[in-house]
Amino acid sequence: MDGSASSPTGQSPWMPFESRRRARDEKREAVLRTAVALFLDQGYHGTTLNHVAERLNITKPALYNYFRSKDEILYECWAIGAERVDERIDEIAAAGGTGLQKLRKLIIGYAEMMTTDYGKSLVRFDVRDLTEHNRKIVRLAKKNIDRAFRDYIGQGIRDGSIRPCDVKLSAFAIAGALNWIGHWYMPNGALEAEAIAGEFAIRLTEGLAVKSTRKKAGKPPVGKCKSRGVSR
Amino acid sequence: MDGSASSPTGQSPWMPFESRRRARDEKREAVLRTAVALFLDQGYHGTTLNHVAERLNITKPALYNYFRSKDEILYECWAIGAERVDERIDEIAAAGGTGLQKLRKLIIGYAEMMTTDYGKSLVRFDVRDLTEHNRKIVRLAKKNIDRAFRDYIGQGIRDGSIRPCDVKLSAFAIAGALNWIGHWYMPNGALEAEAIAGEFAIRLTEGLAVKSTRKKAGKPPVGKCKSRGVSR
DNA sequence: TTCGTATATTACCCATCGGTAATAAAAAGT
DNA sequence: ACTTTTTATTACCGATGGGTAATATACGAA
Repeated sequence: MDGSASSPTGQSPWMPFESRRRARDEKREAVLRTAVALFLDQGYHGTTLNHVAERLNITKPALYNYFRSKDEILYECWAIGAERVDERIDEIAAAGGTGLQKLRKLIIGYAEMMTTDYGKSLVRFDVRDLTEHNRKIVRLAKKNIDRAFRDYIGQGIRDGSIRPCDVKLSAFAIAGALNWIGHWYMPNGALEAEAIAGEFAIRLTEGLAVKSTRKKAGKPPVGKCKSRGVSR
Repeated sequence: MDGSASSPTGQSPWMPFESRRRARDEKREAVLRTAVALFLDQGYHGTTLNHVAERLNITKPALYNYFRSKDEILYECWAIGAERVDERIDEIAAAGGTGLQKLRKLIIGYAEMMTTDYGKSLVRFDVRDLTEHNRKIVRLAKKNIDRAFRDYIGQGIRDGSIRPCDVKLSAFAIAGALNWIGHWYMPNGALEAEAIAGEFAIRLTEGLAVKSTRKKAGKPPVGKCKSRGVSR
């Protein structure tokens, strides 16, 4: 709230040796932001708690004021991503529409998530690094996400907006293509997050949709979205 | 060759306390088979060399007769998978055909690889666990695989078998869907490897192909391949 | 000031695990 | 039989890194 440290992006609330009075939650979040970035960059096992602490201008034991263990930090990073995905699914479910419309919204929302750190953590962190308890929660949440894809595809088949196909495999294929974004996407790269999401929504569904959204006029169909200056 | 130990799958050539006279290469391979299975099952960092040795009825230092380090074992597992993929790519390139035909062959071959241990290692192992030297080799090989996808798509667009699209993103989408198989496929599960490969070849290209391979006759198009008894 | 609480630091513990040294026991060569 | 080479074993080292104990410092309240 105060402007003592006005650095651009996700900075440490602990200033080198002065006013370190921030709300507890802000600090917790700062730990998670730093941790998730390092985990993604160096890998979970390649990141020590000293690294995390150092980047925050504190020492390792200070982290234990906010988290009980390293794997708890990992889990909470993961949980934030899951929570955000769930929110999007809820919004989509509430908005209504055909199965295909919902599926496209889910593809766009999920693809955009995959370009964020917390989104990436959903697919790049290894569940085996979690405690048995947290692992169960993670698996359950993943199952729910998978079910959303299957539900929308199944619904689309029933309402006629999606052509009959193997629901399970189609959901796997789409989710796989999207999850993989979390492995290759780099911010400030050639591709914009929204452009990717839009293109994927078209590309992944045109094989499923009964009729293309594009008018079957003159030239062959091409994705509609905004700036798409790739390939030639 | 001899039948002293005729166990079904990838067994240890080191028998508990008796005739341990096998060729060196066979033992090397046995180490890799065991290692890759354990790495996939428990994770690289969750697997100790003692685990690997124990399962082979030997002790840890014996492994160092065949490999210089743990990460060398990881790398060699990876290299076997890469080699097999490259072979398939070479076969496909040699066989000729339209871009779409080549792409479908690549999808099928790559999908089948993703259902094997060495194939999974291509996408589930973390390159950061390798030495700088090996990491470069891995990255280069991955680039080559990606290039094959892009080449076939680009070629298909040029020869008219694939509709114009963003080559880069389409390749990412297809490769992502396929790579993800390495994360969810379980042998002896409900899905057969060949069935998955065939379905993916259809599902991932029907959005790209100018005209469906299926005759647009009576009932809606459904994958052609062999036994495909999933969904209803 | 003084107490209580929250938060940070320094110093340390210790289990794990990759890797090595010294050596024993087979296999292979002569 | 004998030496040599290969391959295995037992015993150990040493770095790494998660986690803890004891303690110091800052903050809010009275």
